[in-house]
Amino acid sequence: MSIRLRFAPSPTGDLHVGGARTALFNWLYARHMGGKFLLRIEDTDRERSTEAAVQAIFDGLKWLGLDWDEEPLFQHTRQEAHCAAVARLLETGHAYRCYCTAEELEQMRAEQRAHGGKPRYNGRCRHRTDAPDQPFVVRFRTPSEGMVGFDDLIKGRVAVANEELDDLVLQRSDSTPTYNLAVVCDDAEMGITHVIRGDDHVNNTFRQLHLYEALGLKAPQFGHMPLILGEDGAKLSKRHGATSVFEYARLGYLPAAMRNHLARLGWSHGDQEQFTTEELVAAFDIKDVGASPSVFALQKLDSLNGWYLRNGDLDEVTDLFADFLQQEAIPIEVDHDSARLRRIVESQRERTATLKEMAEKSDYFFREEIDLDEKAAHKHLRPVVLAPLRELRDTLAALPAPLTAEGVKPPFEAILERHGLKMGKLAQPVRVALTGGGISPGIYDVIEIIGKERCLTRLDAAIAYVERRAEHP
RNA sequence: GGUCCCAUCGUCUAGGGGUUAGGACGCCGCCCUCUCACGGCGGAAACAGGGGUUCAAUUCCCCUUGGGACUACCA
Repeated sequence: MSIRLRFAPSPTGDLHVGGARTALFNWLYARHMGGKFLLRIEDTDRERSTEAAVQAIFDGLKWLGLDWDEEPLFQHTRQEAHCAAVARLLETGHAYRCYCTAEELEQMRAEQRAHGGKPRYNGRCRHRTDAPDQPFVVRFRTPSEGMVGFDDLIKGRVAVANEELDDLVLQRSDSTPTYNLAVVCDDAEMGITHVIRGDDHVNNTFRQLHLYEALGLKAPQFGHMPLILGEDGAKLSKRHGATSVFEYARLGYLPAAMRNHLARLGWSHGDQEQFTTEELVAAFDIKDVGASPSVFALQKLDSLNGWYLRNGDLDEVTDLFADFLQQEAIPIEVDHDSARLRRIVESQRERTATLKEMAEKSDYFFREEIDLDEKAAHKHLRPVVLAPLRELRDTLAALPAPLTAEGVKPPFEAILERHGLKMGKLAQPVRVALTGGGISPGIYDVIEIIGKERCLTRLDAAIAYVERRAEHP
């Protein structure tokens, strides 16, 4: 029988990095084993769940390249089944009605805390036989003795004494089901065989194991992944900066890089650092997932992203860059010349880590006008380069458009030779003239990409600048 | 506080009773070079501490310490 895994987020916000990794590991394991990867939207809390968040989760998964099988199950549509399960537990004595009010519970916990004990429900309504006409919740009658345990796919044997667990609420006073009950019913209904989720769920697993037992259902296998930590060592959260996968998309990270980085958090395969999706699927095994938490390091993501930028298919990266420019509404001239964009990407991807950086550093390719960086201009646009600059200007003017890197190289070198200049002596001034600053791709590429007309305009401006300097030193 | 989990360079990690403890990111140096990068070469950098077990522990066990998670009528 093929295995069935699921990702079950609650739709209360964007897909965050932690959830993305959980989804990725489930997806990888399912694909590796030739099983199914399902989606379930845990929206039993109707107050906090939103339609937009559901869409955001779908979009986030798609962005990461994680596809799912079958129709996503919306948990709120299963309420009837959940209630039936509660009724069954009530009948079999595995559950009971609790009439304690929120105030009473709060007081109960306050007292326990005051006595140094752990705040938990004390089972006050466990044995009551009356049925007052008051609101009630249904609680699970947790075994008071013995242990619950399981062999975790990642951690190994994990167990706890039953007395540490209190009687959890299965059904709220408005008769809606709570998380643990719904999860058990739905995982069973969906035929889930392996539950891979975050470490923060181990406590729930103990409770859920009891529910499986009481309901007479077969429990799946569990694997709890260590959490992702922020750079300060605490569980990754909003206060660590970007946590939503969309934020990373907006920062110019590629899905492939994010996928790779997330996969390498807690999982490894020998010394291999970069993986194609196919390699990831082939190599991934839940047995190789480590048990210790890991820090989400942006620097590593950056280097990985740079790698994918450089080594990805040029056309694909160009498309990604075009989408990025459009989404971020980078003020570029409306330019549908994809060949030119392709050249920009080709020359910039060797020197940038993100699409965002690529966009920022390509400013002078997109703008009509450029500003000369004061310091760079002062350093490189000096009277000594006036002659070669003028010569280059006239040489380019005489060349047929469009200018190409290859075509520009010989005359450029000829000018160098005539003036007895080293490459750097002219390249830097030209670079400043054309880009405004001292940093850019190779100068021939820059000339080609900027194009003849603009090169002439910018060269003229630079020449004028030098002339002014020569007149007023 | 209680319960559960975790512990190899700063970070992600490989390894595993006997190794010069390996790789990657970052950092430093050199090379390449028209700038910045890329690339290449080299370097600094780790088995938390204490007890056992053993001929031999970084590796197995225990304790300590440190870190994290959970402790809702949220999921």
